[in-house]
Amino acid sequence: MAKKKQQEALSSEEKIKEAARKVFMEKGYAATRTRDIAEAAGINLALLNYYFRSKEKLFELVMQEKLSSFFGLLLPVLRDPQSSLDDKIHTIADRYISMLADNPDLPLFVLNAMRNAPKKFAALLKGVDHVLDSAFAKQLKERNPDVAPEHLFINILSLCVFPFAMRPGLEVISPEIGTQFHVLMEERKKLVPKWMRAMLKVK
Amino acid sequence: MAKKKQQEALSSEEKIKEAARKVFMEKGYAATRTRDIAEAAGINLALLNYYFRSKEKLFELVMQEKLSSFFGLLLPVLRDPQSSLDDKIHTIADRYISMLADNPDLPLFVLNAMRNAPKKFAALLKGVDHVLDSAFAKQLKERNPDVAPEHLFINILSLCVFPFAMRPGLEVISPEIGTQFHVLMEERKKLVPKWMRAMLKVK
DNA sequence: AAAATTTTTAATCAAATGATTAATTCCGGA
DNA sequence: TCCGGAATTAATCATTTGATTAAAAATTTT
Repeated sequence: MAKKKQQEALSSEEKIKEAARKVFMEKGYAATRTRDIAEAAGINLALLNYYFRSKEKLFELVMQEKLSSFFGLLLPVLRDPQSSLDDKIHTIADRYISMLADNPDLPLFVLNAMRNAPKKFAALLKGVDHVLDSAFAKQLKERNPDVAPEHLFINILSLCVFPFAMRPGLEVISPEIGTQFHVLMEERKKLVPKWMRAMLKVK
Repeated sequence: MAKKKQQEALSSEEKIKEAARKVFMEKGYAATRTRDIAEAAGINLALLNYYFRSKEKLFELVMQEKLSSFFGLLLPVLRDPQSSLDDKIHTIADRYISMLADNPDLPLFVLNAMRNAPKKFAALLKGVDHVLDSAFAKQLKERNPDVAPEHLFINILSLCVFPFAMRPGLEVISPEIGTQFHVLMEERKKLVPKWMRAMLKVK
């Protein structure tokens, strides 16, 4: 009962992808050796090239996936003309913080990907209408015409994403933050919307 | 008139360091080849090892420099018991945004360094008293006992630093932000302190 | 100027690494 | 059962890359 192939949990192809996700996310493209991935997947090195042609092709696959989960969460919310501004802010904060709590390496991975391959990144986001034309930007502008909506868009991302990117640094600067990190991030689900509302009042 | 050695601008050792700063900052440790550095410095590859022993040693030198400029700007301000909370916030925002405008690759470099070598990073910051014991933390707590000072410390860094880290992404998501980036960052020198004051009122 | 020391270079090495090849194993359909 | 294609592997290649060596050039010291 199930699929036609009742494999031991995962197909080789999927094991490789899974290992690639893990290793690429942890070490980045350049520091990752294809042998690392093969070992983590428990398969022969040649299989990697058999299924994915090259290290670069495999990386692009992973990158596309990760960029999708990062921006896929954001764009639909920004666009939605139905929901209120406060709803959007709340939704973004809540979902991002949850997602990043489960994927702590995602922010740095995405930031590096965007920096190292802006062309590919741009191609991947082809067809996405500019953020400043979004319902979100319009609602921001309406609520506070004195501050460019760009700023508040940057701010909500900063407040949600950056803490995860700098977590390793925070843990050194303040071990207390390290131990409470998860609790702090949970608190931020409610705090970020409050802070955003407060910032929206600033002229 | 000047030094005893009137070299053609820079000594070989300094040319290598300068090139290493540039290449390491642009591509990161793993993606950088020592030959890239030698070429950028206009010197023979063997000279790099002659002066600095190894790629890793040279990288650590650069990393130390960059971490110092990143945190050297922050820690003294946090500690100062004289200045007011508002002064501290204003100073941090102003200085960070100026510095990062001149060193756009610094944030991602520092974030990666902290993630990839937390031990070395910790060793480098040895002797630095924890942020939560700083005058800054105490003043935050005093001004708003309802929100953990950790949050507001995270927030000011997020609002100042993250925009530079995600600039390449912002430029794709919104070309307008790309063209105005510098102007926007200048505006933030005044906006971040206003936003922080507004956030400090949030219970 | 000669000797000694430091700086610089071309050539080379050994290890690492992405990729390929050719052989072997596995598996479903005739 | 045997065939044929797909999956998997061990062995190998070619290139890249960090590092070293030995010699040459430049500089300093005596």
